[in-house]
Amino acid sequence: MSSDNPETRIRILDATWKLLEASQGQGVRMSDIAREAGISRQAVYLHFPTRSELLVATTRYLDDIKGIDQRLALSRETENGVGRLDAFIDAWGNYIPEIHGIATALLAMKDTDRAADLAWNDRMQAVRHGCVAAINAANNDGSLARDLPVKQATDILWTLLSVRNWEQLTRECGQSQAQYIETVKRTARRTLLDGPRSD
Amino acid sequence: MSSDNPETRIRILDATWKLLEASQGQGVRMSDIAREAGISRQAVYLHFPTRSELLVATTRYLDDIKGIDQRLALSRETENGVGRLDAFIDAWGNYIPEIHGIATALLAMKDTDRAADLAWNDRMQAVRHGCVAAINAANNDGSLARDLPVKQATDILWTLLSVRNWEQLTRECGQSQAQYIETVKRTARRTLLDGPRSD
DNA sequence: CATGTCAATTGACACGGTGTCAAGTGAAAG
DNA sequence: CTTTCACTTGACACCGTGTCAATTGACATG
Repeated sequence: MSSDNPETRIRILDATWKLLEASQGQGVRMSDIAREAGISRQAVYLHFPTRSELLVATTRYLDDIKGIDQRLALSRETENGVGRLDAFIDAWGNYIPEIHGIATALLAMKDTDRAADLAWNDRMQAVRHGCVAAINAANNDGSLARDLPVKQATDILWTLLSVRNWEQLTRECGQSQAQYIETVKRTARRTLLDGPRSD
Repeated sequence: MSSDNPETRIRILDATWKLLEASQGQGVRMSDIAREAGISRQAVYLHFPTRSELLVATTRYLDDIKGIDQRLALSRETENGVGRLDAFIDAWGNYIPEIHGIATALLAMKDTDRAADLAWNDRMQAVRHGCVAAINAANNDGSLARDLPVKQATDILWTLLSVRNWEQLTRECGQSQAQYIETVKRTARRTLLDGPRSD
């Protein structure tokens, strides 16, 4: 915060990212991060006041590097409802594994830590907006299931696309990333859309 | 473990249950449980070696009291595929809110604690067996979606019925319990079953 | 060259929560 | 009257986070 060597800051963020990715978000301590970044533990606190703020910063850092905003925005360009649903599922569903480590760490702090909770919810609201947009697109070209309220459709798509579900389907159920995407697409299409069924 | 006054043991389990339910599974310490049970903190350790073992024991205790096994078993009695899917979703989906506190606490320890992890997975495998049975029933009477492998159908139903999804739909999306059940049923039916579509 | 600034280091420490240990209390049972 | 057993009391170790104060070393400017 107060003191700032941007290079060191980046080193810390990279170290955090690397460790969280390697350990799947578990058991990464401030001292581990410091060691990985090649600095002292206290120096980390010179840049980030708390562990949760460091995790939040790392999330934003990753989002920037990976260009998630662009990727999600791009998926909105598809006009047709079905195509757009697929595009959005591709965009977000394929992003999850890239941020899984940090997401897990943040999720684990959610219950305890206010900052982590807010940051995560914020993140998820952004995804929800994408869901709303996709559902609206389907609704506009008449492909949304006839008796399904937009709010409920959004809830379903959003829930389907949660990080926890990605974990469950890939880790617990052993699905590959491709299978995961297929599973979500299939569920979303059949539940949310009417009309000519594909797949 | 070694020393055993079953009355005290029950007092501890009841206290744990009560506190976890009240606090939604968060911030319940061993000392809180002891105070609630009207005994010293160390006495708790006389009965349960670690916090996680206490939580696991509380889960089993609740399962017994609530008779979840019977309730799930009962849902298997429905013969027809569609009815059985609904019955199973009713049985498990309506059980979740009853155990939500303890489930959250256990889930939070899963990453850190071996015992909690094993106990939780065990619990979830039992649910998965119910899913398998429901999917098989649908498959046997030809109502399972034609191009959907049994394994994938099971993955979907099981994931749909996760505690995390219940949390997301009721807490984050603000759905009532009845709406939650309806949402899951609808998604399951449309995704997993073919043939005459209902709702 | 001297001085000040600033990032980072070192090492000590407080706190909260879990789990351990040892000695002691009090009541019931032989 | 002693043994046994459940429980109490209080101290303590451990771990990880976060804080504090004194110090080092580099670089910049007068």
